[in-house]
Amino acid sequence: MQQRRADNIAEELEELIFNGTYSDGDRLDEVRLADQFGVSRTPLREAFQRLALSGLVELIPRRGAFVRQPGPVELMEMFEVMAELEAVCGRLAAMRISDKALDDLRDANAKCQAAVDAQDTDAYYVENERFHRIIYRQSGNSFLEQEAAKLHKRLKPFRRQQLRFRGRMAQSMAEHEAVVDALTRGAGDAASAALRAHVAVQGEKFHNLMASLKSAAE
Amino acid sequence: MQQRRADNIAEELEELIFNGTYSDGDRLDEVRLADQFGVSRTPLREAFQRLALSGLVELIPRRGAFVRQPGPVELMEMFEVMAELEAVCGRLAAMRISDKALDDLRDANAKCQAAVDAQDTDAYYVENERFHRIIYRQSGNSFLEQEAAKLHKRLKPFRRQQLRFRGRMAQSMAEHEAVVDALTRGAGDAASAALRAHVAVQGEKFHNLMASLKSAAE
DNA sequence: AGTCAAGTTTTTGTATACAAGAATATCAAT
DNA sequence: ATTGATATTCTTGTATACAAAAACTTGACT
Repeated sequence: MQQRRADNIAEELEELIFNGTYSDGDRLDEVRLADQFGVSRTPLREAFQRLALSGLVELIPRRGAFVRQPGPVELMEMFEVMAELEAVCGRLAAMRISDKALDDLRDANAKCQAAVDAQDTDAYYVENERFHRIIYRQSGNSFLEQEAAKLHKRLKPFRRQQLRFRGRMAQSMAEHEAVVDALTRGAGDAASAALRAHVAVQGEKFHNLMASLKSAAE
Repeated sequence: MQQRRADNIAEELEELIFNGTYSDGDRLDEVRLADQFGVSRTPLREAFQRLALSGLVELIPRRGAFVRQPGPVELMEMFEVMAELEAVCGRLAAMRISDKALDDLRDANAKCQAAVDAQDTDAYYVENERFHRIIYRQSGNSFLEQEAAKLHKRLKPFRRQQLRFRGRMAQSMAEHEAVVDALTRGAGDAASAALRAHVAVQGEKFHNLMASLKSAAE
């Protein structure tokens, strides 16, 4: 414990921003937060620097640190990139995936199915995350794996919203099956297409996303 | 001037790491660097935090900041991701590119050709960069554009090395033409494939990259 | 010589102090 | 009342001070 407070503070702040405690444009008051965390301004400022590079916070010289939540356009862009990254992971994984990993994917999927049956979105979310991380890993490119995981994490709060819409879990489930099929056959293009379609925000999903954005703003 | 030293320090340090002043594993001495930059440790430590997230520096608690240069494996991985990102940019740009941007691409290419004729690697490098940035931009996805530019920048020193190999400039040139052709026709898949092949490190290029890595270590 | 332990020196991490810029309040003049 | 100038307060950015951990030194002991 307490081995590196500045690090933890960055994570805690990230969490606070993710879970909606701060909204777009809010200024992060150094002294108030320092008080709140029970530390001085120094470690807080170090944390700000980290958050700035990942885009969660904008540092305006001599003005302060401001929360930067993605708007609808930026969010669509991020989902588009996520879809493409997953597509690449899938294509590479189709060539490189291990039998063990295929089993793990099937296992994750089985647990997803159980969550669908139980209407348990939280459980679904956990297994869904495992499913995707396995694919990132099996791309055989750890840099790609990290980048994909980073963006995945950033989109987490918005993806979670999505799952709450009726029927989304079951549909998502079916898409997972298609991905596993393609990967089992070693069909790179099919796996790629299935993952892109799975992640991309289009049609119905677009309206759902916009709707959840509005409700979050209230 | 002097509006925000911590920021500038991060950039200067980045430059020092890129241009090979520091090699993998070197410790960045806070007091020595503070002296060197004529500032105190505080802004330096803030800069370290930034560099840490972009992967240039590893912060080990209670030990210090260590330079993290990518090894051969990580480098290959990064080039693989770069190739895929460019491929995505190309596919999207084929649908979204403006006539003006197409003209700009042809202009950049003409200047590249002039640089090839003059055997001017520096000039080639500048125009090559412009060429690629136009494509990032024309993906119509500014988040993607930023991510691509970020990785592009990170790989800069290694790409630059590559251009010095005999015939590489001319070959690169020819590949650019193929990209412009595909984009002009609005052929997404062709543009995507051409860009992937252009950026990917394979065959000859692999050996060249490894060779330049060795010479850099000497 | 080699190893280990205690003491010393460095170095990191955090708090505090201080200087300078930005925001805000005060107040006179139109 | 509104505007503009000046003074005051807040806030940021940086330096310095200090505590605690790590690295290094020294010297006793096997």
